[in-house]
Amino acid sequence: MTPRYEPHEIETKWQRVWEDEGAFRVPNPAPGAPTAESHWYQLEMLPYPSGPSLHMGHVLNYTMGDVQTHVRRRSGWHVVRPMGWDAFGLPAENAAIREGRHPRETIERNIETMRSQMKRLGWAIDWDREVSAHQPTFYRWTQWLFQQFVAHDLCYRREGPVNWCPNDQTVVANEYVVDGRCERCGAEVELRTMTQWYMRTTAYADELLEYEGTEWPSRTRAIQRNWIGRSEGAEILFRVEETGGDIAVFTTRADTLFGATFFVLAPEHPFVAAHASEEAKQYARHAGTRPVEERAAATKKTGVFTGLHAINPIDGERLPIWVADYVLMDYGTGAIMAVPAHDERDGEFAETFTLPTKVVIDEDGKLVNSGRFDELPAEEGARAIVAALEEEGRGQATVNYRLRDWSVSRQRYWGCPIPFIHCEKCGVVPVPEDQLPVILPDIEDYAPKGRPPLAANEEYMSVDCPQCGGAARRDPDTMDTFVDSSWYFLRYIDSHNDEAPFDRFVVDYWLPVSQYIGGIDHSTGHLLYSRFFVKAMNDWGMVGFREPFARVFHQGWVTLGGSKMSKTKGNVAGPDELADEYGADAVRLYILFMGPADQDMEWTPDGVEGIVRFLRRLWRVVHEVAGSAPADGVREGALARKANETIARVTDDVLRRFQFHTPIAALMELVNELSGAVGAPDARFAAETAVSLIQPYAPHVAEELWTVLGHERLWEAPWSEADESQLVRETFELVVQVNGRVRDRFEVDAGLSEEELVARARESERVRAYLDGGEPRKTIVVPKKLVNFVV
RNA sequence: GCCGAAGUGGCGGAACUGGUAGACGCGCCGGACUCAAAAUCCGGUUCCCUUCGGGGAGUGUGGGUUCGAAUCCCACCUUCGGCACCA
Repeated sequence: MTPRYEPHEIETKWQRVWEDEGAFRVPNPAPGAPTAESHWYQLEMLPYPSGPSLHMGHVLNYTMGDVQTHVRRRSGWHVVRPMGWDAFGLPAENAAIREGRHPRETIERNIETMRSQMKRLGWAIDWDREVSAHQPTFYRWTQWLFQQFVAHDLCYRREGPVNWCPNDQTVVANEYVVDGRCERCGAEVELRTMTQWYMRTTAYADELLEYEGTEWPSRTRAIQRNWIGRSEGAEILFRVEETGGDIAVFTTRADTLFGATFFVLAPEHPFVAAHASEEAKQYARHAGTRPVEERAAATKKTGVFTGLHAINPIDGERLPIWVADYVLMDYGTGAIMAVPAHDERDGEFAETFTLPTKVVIDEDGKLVNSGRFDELPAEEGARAIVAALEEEGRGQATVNYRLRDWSVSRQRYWGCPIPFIHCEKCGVVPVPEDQLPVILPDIEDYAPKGRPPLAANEEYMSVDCPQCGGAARRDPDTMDTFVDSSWYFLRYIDSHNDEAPFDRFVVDYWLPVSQYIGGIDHSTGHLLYSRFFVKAMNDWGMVGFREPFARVFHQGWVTLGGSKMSKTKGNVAGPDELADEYGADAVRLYILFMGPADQDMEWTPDGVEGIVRFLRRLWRVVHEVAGSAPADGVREGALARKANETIARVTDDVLRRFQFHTPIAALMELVNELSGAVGAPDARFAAETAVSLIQPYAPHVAEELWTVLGHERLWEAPWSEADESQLVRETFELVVQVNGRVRDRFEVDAGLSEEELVARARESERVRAYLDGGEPRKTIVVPKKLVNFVV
């Protein structure tokens, strides 16, 4: 008599066993010990505990990682699979403010909940390695690293224009401003000038375009490439006739230098305030304060003549210098040579202000009206012109980037304190290492108010200068939470180390991360920052690799009502209800069965019935097999072949193709076939195979059924291997085509030669009707598949 | 404008290197079991025509390559994503 399938009972039971056994605890190799060759670091982006619980997007993400983890472990890989919490940051802080509680309380409660949800879903996580960004044991090293970046001149303070979010009351990084709006809250950002800490990401601009030894999706690389915006060109010096000084321009079109008919400065260009006419200065002051968005949206070009002239270094032409807001100060040099004939914007400007136009490239792409450079193809011409300028010290080939340094100061409370002290005498001084971490104080009033909340806390702010001992002030800002997430994956590897952020030996053993799973929305932020961190650390000798993530996979969004689940929109569906009703195994299978994991999917629990039916059928069939099928383990026959085929498909899909929904379909086929032949001699083998292969997806029911079949400890049983000899078929279905159209199909012996296949094909009544008694012009034979007659 | 991804039944999707289009599941239809229902099981389900043997069309559109194209090539359409007065 088959007992009922009671998911909750068996799930609780096996979760306890795994916990007691420490089944998913994975120790590091001892220093100096010989290390396993095939190791695997499975990582999914760590969750923000800003919401009260996990949503189906998390479930998709972590279940994928879990399947990968189980299959690799059982295939003999040494697999580490940690978990932690991105606990600092705005969303967490804002959630706490909404609830009227201290962020720490809210966060720690949310972590509690999420951790228990994760355990309930049975994910094979090594909880011994758990870290959270808000724990002093973690942020001590975030601060230490921050100081290292400063020491290596990769982090610095300067005054500059920043994106200020008036709603969140803090600076926002360029990477997280979308269409002029704060990515977090949607408020329009303002430009402000402030003194801030910056990470010098631009120092690695070129190398960030390479992906040495990695397999990244082409779209992610494209997004980063666009963001970095590398463009090759030349810097050319123009002398100003009236002042005798030089102004540099950046151009990617040096070939059009002879076509320059005027010259334009950005309103913020220092030369304008220094030398331009009053009218031009007035325009510049006004134009410079217009919001960037408005400047970009303007339909008509505006500008004012400065009264000055620039001399074209190639031909001595005298060009009027204008100031106009279509030239941007923060790209290139903030000055351009205007070539109205070959640049759309310059053309528009010339038309608006009736300035001359000079064509210097003909229809064949060759230079004209360019003196001794005439006839040269454009590219060659550009090189020749730059070379000529270089000889005279008036120009040189350069590369320009759109990428800006990453601003990391935040005027908010809930983040990692910046470990620097401002002393009037000594300047900016690092907090001595033995005084780290600088503890984030518990304060009453942490609400955002335009100045950092910590600034009002005298006890925190007032400090002795570590150098001169005089009265000094702490830095009141906290770090962007993306500083935390730029290195958390290194800390997982050595999370209890209290002498260093991590030990190089173990980090070099596990990293780069073998497979990183997360949303594509972090392409220009987190993923770029992490690469920057690792490259820097490699340069300092802290790690032995230059890329953090060997392979990246982006899961699709799980949407509800057409948009990505989010707390602010209120369209969140979590796993709890479904797990209550059907169990964790059903939830895990269902989210992966919904479709290709890298495509967006609209959440609906409607199809879960199919998965539940499948699990019940598996349950029943395995019990029937255990009771009736011969126990001698025959591995030949139709069922055995199907089982072997399924092993091959599931393994290939998970390990090579990183595809998770098709293995479930393959397993359904196997179970469907098995359910019609539970008494067959090879039924036991097929049942064992099905249970073994379903284990990464549905570990609880698999473990239970494994004991029903008389075995133990499936989680550590070797992964099934397909018996190649059983994959060979004795017969196959021969497809016969005439002119590429299927006319007949029938079973034939797999051993038949090509000639025999053709002969059999020609015997077919249906085929003969189409051959019309004549000889085919041509006959194509595809072994093991088909015969095609061309008539 | 530049860069990237994608278009297949009522729905989610499968078909990996060109070789039987629609696996698997949902939904729907019919049947068995049942007093009834649930659960379970069996069968059907791309569209059109059919004398029920089968025939024709069909993977966004139009061309092309090929014995053979969802798959390769060209052009276009649509949707989504990134960059963008970036010189």
